[in-house]
Amino acid sequence: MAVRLCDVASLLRSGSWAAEPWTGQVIAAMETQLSNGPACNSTTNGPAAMSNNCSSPVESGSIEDSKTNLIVNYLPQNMTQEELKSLFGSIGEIESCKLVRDKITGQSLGYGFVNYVDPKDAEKAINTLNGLRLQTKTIKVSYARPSSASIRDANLYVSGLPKTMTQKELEQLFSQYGRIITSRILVDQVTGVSRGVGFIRFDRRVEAEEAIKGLNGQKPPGATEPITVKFANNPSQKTSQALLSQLYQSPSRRYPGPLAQQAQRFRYDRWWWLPTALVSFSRFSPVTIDGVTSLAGINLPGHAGTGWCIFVYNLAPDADESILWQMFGPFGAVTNVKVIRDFTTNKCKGFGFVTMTNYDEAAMAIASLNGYRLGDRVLQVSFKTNKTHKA
DNA sequence: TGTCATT
Repeated sequence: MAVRLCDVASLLRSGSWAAEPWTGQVIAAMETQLSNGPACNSTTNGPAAMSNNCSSPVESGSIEDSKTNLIVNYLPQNMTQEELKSLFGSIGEIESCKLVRDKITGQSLGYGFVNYVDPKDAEKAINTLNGLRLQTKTIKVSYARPSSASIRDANLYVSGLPKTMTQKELEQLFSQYGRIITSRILVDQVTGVSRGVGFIRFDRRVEAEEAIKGLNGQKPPGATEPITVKFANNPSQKTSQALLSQLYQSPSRRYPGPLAQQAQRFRYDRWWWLPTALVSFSRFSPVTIDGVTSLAGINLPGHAGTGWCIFVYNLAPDADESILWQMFGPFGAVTNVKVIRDFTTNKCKGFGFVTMTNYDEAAMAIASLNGYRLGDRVLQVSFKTNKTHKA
């Protein structure tokens, strides 16, 4: 069984964290988080959108590609495997789940795999969780390619790029040598100007080798200086080296290993992977909206056989299902979400429904999300009643 | 020289 998300929620509501210094930053982040809706469609946002990416097993050319196995990239450093499983388990039943760690240090390498039982859930996970912001990261969710030696060591480091070159132009330059999985141009943290340095990850190592042969020392179209193209360092090697060095030089200050890290965990170590908006909100959670007190438990809970149906009111006209997944998923198993739309305009009529499997998780979601400010609207969240159903 | 992309 996955970590119960209500544990997270209860931590949030315990009040023990409210005075922590990160609270203000989280509040600032919250406005953009959920008011923008899901950060995750295939057409917008997130690293996935920038590349001719591996989102389709069909495109990769093998009919044997798994339609259930996902790779999740850009996970926050301190996210555990159980938390990964818990987050993705809110979409559907998981066959297996693995967070990849450095063999020596035990540190997360920032990515993992989630294998669903049902391919539909894998697809749903991509549609709803790709681009989700967790702490300072924007996670990327895509189909995992079949593991093989040919896809390893296919990442290139590129320097000497014209400062005006965009990521798209970089990809155009390299795409003649193969399928690009990811690309990035590093920018100055302050000015946002390109540092003339970037990365290109190809699908296969042979493609990367060909790109080095073809582009290293060459001038891109319109450029005055040649670029350098070589294989990138493996960041996990660096981590291990730094650790070993530290171990050798100062045993008393060495970095904690996996067991020590576990011991260091304490009561609110799981808040962070909730969407930041949810974290910030609970300390402000109002229970009065438009003069009407609305507390979880006042309404008779609507149990509908398949789960507990929750009524969500005051959604924006452009609200969609993914916002409901993002808000409720962290609290536990969500089996269904629905935004009610006007038949002719297709705009949200201001409300929707969420079905959750477990009562305690549903109750926690309601207690936490009722009164949540989404953009310029304050949501009302309660168990669905018969009266509501009539509307 | 990365938001650590193949268990």
